[in-house]
Amino acid sequence: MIPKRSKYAIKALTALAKVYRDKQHLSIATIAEQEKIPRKFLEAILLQLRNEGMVNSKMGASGGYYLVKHPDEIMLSAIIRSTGGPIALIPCVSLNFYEECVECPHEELCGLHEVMLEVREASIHILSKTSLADLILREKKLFRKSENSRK
Amino acid sequence: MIPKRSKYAIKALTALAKVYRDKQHLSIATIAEQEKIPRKFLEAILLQLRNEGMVNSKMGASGGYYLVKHPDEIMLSAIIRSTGGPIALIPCVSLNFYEECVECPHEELCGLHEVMLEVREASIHILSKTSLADLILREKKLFRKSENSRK
DNA sequence: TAAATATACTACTATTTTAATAGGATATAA
DNA sequence: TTATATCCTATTAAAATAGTAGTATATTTA
Repeated sequence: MIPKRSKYAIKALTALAKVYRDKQHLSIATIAEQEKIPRKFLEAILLQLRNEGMVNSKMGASGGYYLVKHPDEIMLSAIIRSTGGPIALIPCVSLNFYEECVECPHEELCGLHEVMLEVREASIHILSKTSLADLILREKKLFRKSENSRK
Repeated sequence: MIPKRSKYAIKALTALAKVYRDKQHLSIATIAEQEKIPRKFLEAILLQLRNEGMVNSKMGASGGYYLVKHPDEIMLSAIIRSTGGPIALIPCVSLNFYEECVECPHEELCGLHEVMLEVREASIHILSKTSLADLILREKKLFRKSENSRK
C-alpha cells in the first residue's frame, strides 16, 4: 500500500488542477476542508511538494498554492514517488526504494524477482499514463454515467 | 509493499514445492538455513499457513512440513493473502483489507478509485496465474539463460 | 524406554514507520 | 496595523512489523 500522504497529495493536487485554467490558487485551509484532509498534515505534504517543484506558493493574506505544470503533465506515478510511496510489492524490484535481498545470491536468477518485476511494470504502466487531467475527466464520465442510470 | 512474512512464505513454500514429487517433507531448520529466514519467525509463518490448510506438518523427530496441494495449484496471490499482504495500493480498492474512504462521499464516483482498481486488477491478474510450479520453472529458465550467455 | 529431535503454542519486546500536532517565524494584502 | 497565509522545526502518538523466548507436546530411533 502507498502511505496516506500519497493519497492526500493526489487529492490535493486534483483540487488545484480543477482551478488551474483560471490561474487560481487555493489555501491549505480550503483544500483541507474540501478534501477532508487534516490541515496540518496537508501543510507538511504541500510544503514538501513545493520543495520538489511540483507546486508553487504565495505567502501572506489571500495567498495559497497552485500547480506549476499543466494537469496534463502531472502523472500519478510522479506524485506517488515524490511523497514516498513505493509502487513495487517488494524492495528488490523497487526503483525508488530498492534494497538488495539478503537471501538471494543472484537476484537475476530469482523467479519471484522476475514475477514481481512484471507486476511493477503493469502498475507503473497505468500510473504513469494517468494524469491529474485524466482523473478529472474520469470523474466527469463517472458522474454522467450515474446520472443516466438514475433515469 | 507486502510484508516480509509474505515473501518468506513464498520462499519457504517454493522450497517445499521442490521436494513435492518425492513426497518429502522439510524441517523448519532446514528451510530456514536454505532460504536464510530467521528460524523462529519462519516457525510462526508456517504455523499460520498450516492453520489455514495450505501446508501440513508432522511432529516429532524427522518430522517437518509438506504441501497439501500440488505446486501447480498454489498461486502467489493466495500465499500473499493468507500471510496478510495487501496487493492493492489503497484500502478502498482492496479485497481483503478494504476500508471505506473517509473523504469520499461516493467511491463509485471517484476517479482515483477507478484507476487504483485497474492497478489492482493488473497485479492480481499476474499473481493469480503464477503458481509455485511456475516459479520453479522460471528459475530453471533463468538459469539456463545465464549458462548460455556465459559461453 | 530414554534421549534426541521436531513441531505447537503463547506471550512478549524491540524497532520502524506513519500520521498527525504544536507553535512560533515570516510574508503579504487590505 | 491587523488579519490571513505560508514556512519551518521539533515532537508525539499510534500502529504495524519483525523477531525472540520459553515451554509443552509429539514422534522417532537407538
